[in-house]
Amino acid sequence: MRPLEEWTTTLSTVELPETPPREDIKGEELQLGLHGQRLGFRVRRLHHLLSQRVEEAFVSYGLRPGSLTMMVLISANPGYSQVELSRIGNLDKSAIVMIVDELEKRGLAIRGRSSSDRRRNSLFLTAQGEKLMKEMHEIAMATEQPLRDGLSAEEYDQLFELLEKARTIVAAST
Amino acid sequence: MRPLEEWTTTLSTVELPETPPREDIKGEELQLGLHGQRLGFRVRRLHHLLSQRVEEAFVSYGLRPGSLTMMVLISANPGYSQVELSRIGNLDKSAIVMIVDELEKRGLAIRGRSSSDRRRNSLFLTAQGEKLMKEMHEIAMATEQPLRDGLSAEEYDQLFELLEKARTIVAAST
DNA sequence: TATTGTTATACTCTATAACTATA
DNA sequence: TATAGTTATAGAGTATAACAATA
Repeated sequence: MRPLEEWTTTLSTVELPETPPREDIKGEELQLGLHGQRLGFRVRRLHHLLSQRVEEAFVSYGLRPGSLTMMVLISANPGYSQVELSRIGNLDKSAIVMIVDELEKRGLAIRGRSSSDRRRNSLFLTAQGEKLMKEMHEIAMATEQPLRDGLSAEEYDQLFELLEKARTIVAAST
Repeated sequence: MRPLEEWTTTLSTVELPETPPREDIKGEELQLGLHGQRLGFRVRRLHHLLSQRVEEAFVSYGLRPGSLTMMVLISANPGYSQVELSRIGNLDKSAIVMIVDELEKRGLAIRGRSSSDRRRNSLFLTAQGEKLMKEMHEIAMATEQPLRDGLSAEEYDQLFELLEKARTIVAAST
């Protein structure tokens, strides 16, 4: 409802672009402009929304966001070292230290020291860790349920595969 | 090449899961485990990769990551207030202050004060801002070129539309 | 000399609350 | 009383470098 009006600025004279009356803008109300061409912008918005939902769902567990990520990777790759797991998880090896500290303190994971290479830790989940991982994974999957309901099975599978294909392509480009 | 071996832990006895020899694991080498079911995980990985590429491409400009985002939004919605623009940009109104400070300091944007409601700023890009925005947008688009080359036109359009559809669905779900 | 894990540091991003000036 | 912008602050996430133990 804001009418076209005058603006004062720090500069003495300014050319004032036309500002469309707010009621003319439908849908998203505000325009995306050049962002409309950016695939990365759309990925970013979806990621922001999804990670927000998961974070909310996990708040009662008091675990950092990366904790489930690490538990899943440890469970799927038992005995691997922290450095090896850091490669796949988009995480730095120093970040993993804190996460594993936390998991170990809660009895969810175990740091084993290799007898043949005593620099290396090797990570395992405890039975309790496996249980909590499955529980939190179900909760995370539940936050994605609207997508499985709202997209057709074909669309869902397509999105799933295209995301992976896109990642592979970008990763392969220098 | 790491053989199966013994581990010492802080616990006296530990059941040691089977660790597959490393050469048995192809492709990504490490297993995703339950993450393989998570659409959110794939979105996260793609987002991480793409934002990394854009950040690298922008490093010489010395502008924060949100600066191009704000310039595009200001350009597409001239005269709108900071609060209004914050709604669409996944940004807090306090975060916008710093970004606009920076843009104004560089002569890229102008804060106009509304004469009818003197609480409100209204934002415009300068000619220089418009020029830099277009330049940086081209660079950002160039980081996505591998996707336009590697995916078919159909796949690219599908991914584009499915990302938006997915966001709408998640946003609509409470 | 290189690697694993650790610690410390710093820098960004984000979220929050409090404050001001205006309405 | 509510809103727009600002400021300050604290928290999480990330990146870096340095270090000790080990290879």
